[in-house]
Amino acid sequence: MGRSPCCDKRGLKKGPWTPEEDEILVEYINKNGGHGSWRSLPNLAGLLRCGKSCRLRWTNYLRPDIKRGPFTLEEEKLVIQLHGILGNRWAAIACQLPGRTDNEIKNLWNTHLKKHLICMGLDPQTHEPVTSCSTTIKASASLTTRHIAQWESARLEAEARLSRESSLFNPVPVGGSDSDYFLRIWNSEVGESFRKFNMGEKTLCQNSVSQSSSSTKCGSISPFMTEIDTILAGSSATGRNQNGDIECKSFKSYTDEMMAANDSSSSDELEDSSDNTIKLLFDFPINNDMSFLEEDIDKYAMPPAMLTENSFICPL
DNA sequence: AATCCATTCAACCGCTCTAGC
DNA sequence: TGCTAGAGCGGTTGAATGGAT
Repeated sequence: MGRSPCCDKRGLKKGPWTPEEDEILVEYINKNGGHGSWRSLPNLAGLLRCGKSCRLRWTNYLRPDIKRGPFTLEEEKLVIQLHGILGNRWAAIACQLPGRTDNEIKNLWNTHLKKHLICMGLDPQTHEPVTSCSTTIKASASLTTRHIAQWESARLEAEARLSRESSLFNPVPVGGSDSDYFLRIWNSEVGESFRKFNMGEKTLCQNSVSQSSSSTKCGSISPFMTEIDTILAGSSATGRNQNGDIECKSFKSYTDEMMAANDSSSSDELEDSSDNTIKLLFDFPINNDMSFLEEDIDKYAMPPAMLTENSFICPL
């Protein structure tokens, strides 16, 4: 038996929205102080569209806080950095770019940024340099996990360090800029908590992994990195409020949930690979010895210097 | 001027997650 | 505990557009 359709599509209109339909939708939401139930909205508003289509039109186009126009260089850099950490989790990335939608960012990535990374000799999925040994790495799942864990930890620290150093030479104007995004995160309670994890609060994370590993749908990164994603994004789950605005749970509420989960979950729920990954990551010399990164950072990080004022420099 | 091809982006589809019962 | 409906998310599609030939 097939899955039932999300709504009765008979007689419903598809395709591009007309200005009249836009007007009806906006007027309805404004008049009612929110969209309410998307499923019932089309009938109540008098639209021959399914609720899903209305939601998409509102969240991606009609919301008053949508920022139109081309992405700035700073926004593009931020998207690349966040993608390196979050992967294809467009909604989480959109959380960090006010006024930009997940759909817009996804399109930007697929049409522009992915090509730039490929052009620069980087794998757009892993952000790692494409090398001849990549086949060998693929052959070993555990090794891949190990590399990703090392890579992401190192890069996070490096981003923060580079941002900090750059801010010393280039004092940020009042209000800051997007370029010191990682510095702000690193110095915030989010970053502090991340550092705490590495200093020994392992139990919390280890248990949280067993939860997230079953819920993540990304599949391209280790369960632990899903937790890092969550920390960096400041959310354990994203959603939208009545106005369609993206909302993230605070990091505190997230850690509270993890603490609660800590009481109820058992350690044997951890898969071997996850366990090894966590162990590896906590053994990783993040706080003390990052010299390997300073020596050879170009091998690992997407060089910020390659992003010039007006364009990306393609070394090929 | 006509045709072809590549690119962009709005919109749809189908899957997953979650809250409520 | 299991089921269902609703909402959200990411992947994909296809119409529109612009540039090249």
